[in-house]
Amino acid sequence: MLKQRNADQSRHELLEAASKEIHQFGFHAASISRILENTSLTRGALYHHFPSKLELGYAVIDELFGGYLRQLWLEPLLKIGDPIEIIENSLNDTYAIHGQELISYGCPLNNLSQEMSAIDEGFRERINAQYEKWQDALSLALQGGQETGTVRKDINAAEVAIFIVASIEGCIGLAKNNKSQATLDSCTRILLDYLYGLRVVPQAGRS
Amino acid sequence: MLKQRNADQSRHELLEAASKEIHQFGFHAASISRILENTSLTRGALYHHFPSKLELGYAVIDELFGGYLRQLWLEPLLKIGDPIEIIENSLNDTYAIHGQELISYGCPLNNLSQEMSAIDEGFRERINAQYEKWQDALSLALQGGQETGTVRKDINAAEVAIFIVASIEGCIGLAKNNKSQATLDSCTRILLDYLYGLRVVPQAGRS
DNA sequence: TAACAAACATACTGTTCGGTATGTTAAAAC
DNA sequence: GTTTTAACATACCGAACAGTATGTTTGTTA
Repeated sequence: MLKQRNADQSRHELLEAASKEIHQFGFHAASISRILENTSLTRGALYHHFPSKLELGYAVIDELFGGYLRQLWLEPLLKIGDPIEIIENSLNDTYAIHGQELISYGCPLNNLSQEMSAIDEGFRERINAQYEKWQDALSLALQGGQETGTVRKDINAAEVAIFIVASIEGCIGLAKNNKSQATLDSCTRILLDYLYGLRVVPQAGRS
Repeated sequence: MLKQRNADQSRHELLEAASKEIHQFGFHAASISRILENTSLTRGALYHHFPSKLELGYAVIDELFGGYLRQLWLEPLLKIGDPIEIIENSLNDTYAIHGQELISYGCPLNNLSQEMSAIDEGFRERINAQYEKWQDALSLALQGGQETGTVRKDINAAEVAIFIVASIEGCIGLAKNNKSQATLDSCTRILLDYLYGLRVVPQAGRS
């Protein structure tokens, strides 16, 4: 009676604990024993649900990190509206929800990317898949803005999308390394200035 | 006769091997044994020159990574001239000299930052010191450009400097994760567009 | 309700790793 | 030229770690 079993819930509990551990310590420094300490489960359960630490890490990327991305960026970017405004809102939402974690531990995706993508092809492919979803969503939204007339038509949406992702990750990375909200704010302010510059300039003297 | 001793050279040989190992595998995955295999020296030598793996990593940042930064960015930025042009040249030089390594293994500073700065204060401080040198040099150069009239005066040089560093690191990070020269080129192209936008706009109709 | 399989728990193993203890050799100091 | 010390070399150690073998319990199915 004390212990009822639920495989899905157990799996999710393991994933959540692994996600936090990996986000805080990175993949190599993440300890299976410590993950289990933050869980009501044991070693047997973990290796019942995941064949290895590597596969556990893969699942964290696909299911959890991918979920954050979808909720905070992909879905908003699918809505109709000014893409620049949507991006600004997603940035604000991201910082509002995860700001403190981002400054303390960085972006989970970027952390793993820099640590793992050069030494494990599985990590690289999965992280890259998330980045490409992000870039594609941004690119499509910007193209939409170009068609509806809110975004300048002389920019390459796909390349700008890459740059936006790069800048966001760069800003968060610097802020983490400086443990500084001010760094994040400054960097984001300039990024927003850049984004505003992507808008169509109002035609002076016409109307 | 076969083996003559030179402490400085031995130390440098260890640092170089450690630098490559850490750049490729990250700090945690870097193996002392493997470092020594790429050296004519042995375990005793390494622990004679460095008290621990941690201190070895610190020295790599301070002496080697810091040296790359000084040579490629700090010194050029001290010269007189259009700062935007200097930045563009430094970017080109960086890619020309280290392009393939950057795409394969990423930026050594950013790699370590994302992997280590959240879990080791010593790493964070040393990496941050390098970033601040970089940002300060950019900021000062931009301010110089503002005074000599090549850079817009309505921008905050310090904040733009942060953004530039963030964008560069972001571009390299994405390129590494995508194993793609094209990604690096696209991202850099947009960054350059942004930099060109920092120049004073020529006064139309006057002269 | 018996049989079976999924969902765990527990105890253990093999390996890798950073670090150390100790021995040895070359170079400098006197 | 003897002494001393810096500069290594070699062999080894304890700990931490991912992973496994095996046992046990719960739920399901026939």
